[in-house]
Amino acid sequence: MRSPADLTAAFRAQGLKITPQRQLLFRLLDGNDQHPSAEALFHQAADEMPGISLRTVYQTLNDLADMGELRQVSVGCGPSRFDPNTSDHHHVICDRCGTVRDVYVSGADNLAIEGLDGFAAVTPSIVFHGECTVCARPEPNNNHSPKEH
Amino acid sequence: MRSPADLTAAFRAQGLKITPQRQLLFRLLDGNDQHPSAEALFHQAADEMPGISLRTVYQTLNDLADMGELRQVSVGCGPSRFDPNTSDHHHVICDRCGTVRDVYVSGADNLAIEGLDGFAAVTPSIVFHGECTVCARPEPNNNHSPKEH
DNA sequence: TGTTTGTTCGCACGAGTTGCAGATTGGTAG
DNA sequence: CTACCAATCTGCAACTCGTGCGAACAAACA
Ligand SMILES: [Mn+2]
Ligand SMILES: [Mn+2]
Ligand SMILES: [Zn+2]
Ligand SMILES: [Zn+2]
Repeated sequence: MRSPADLTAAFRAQGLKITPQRQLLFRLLDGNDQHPSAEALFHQAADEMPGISLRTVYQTLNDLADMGELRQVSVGCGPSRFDPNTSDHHHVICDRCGTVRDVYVSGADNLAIEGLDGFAAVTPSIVFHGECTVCARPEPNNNHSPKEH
Repeated sequence: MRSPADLTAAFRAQGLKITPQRQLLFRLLDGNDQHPSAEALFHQAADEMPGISLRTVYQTLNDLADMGELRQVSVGCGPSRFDPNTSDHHHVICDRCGTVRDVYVSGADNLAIEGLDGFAAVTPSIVFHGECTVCARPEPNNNHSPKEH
């Protein structure tokens, strides 16, 4: 995703308006590596702008995704995550707490892939499922509540 | 997934009952490489057993998945698909019509993966997104209706 | 045939997301 | 600065996919 300033210019260039809601979301997403859900972002936004609507957050996220500024990451269960990092990368998710982190995979060229015949414009999306350090602790006071599930 | 006969034995061994509904679903899933959704399977089942409930289909699919006889495949959008093929494999999906096919990936050992540090018991799940031959046709009478979306 | 569970089914509910429409406001022209 | 219009925001209904619940039902077994 580009900087809030660049996004502002890009939105204006398309005849789209710059609203306080959009500016706030641009700022909250700028450099955000948390892979927040729409709901999570909504809560953050509501802290600074109490009247903002969840609907507006969804709307803006969809707009940004349509413009290619944001990637929507489906993690298998629970809500979609949104990712301002549009570089070629993949993800690990902790199936207990829902934490998502970036994973960079290289050397995929010398991979033998069988079964893609007949499909065009294929792009892979890899999600590693596992447990993060916090959640993987055997038994002790693991009062780490699942933030999402 | 094991054969309907073997599943029948396995269910009995666990004190579970063998109902006509379960037998029908065992049969419809046996060797099925279509990656059907619960709904799709329900329609097939309803052809042979008009009174069967969608709830029962979900229930049975979950039971089989819990027993490790079935894999539940999340394809990013739309309903989960169910897969009696429990071998180590991945999937391509046509983003237009929803067709899912098996993909076998080998040589993943000499892959450089960065970012998994701190995560345990990680297993990758790869979904290739693209367009199947039927849907990729440029313009002509592509009256191929999206079966799912 | 009767008893005991596990199962089925219909329906209500829940999560996540989108459609809709009236109220609101940014951008701009006068 | 004011007026206007189109884009936007917001709240709510609706929608999709899936699950919880409880009454009716039926396998398994004595
Ligand atoms: Mn990412
Ligand atoms: Mn498969
Ligand atoms: Zn965790
Ligand atoms: Zn297709």
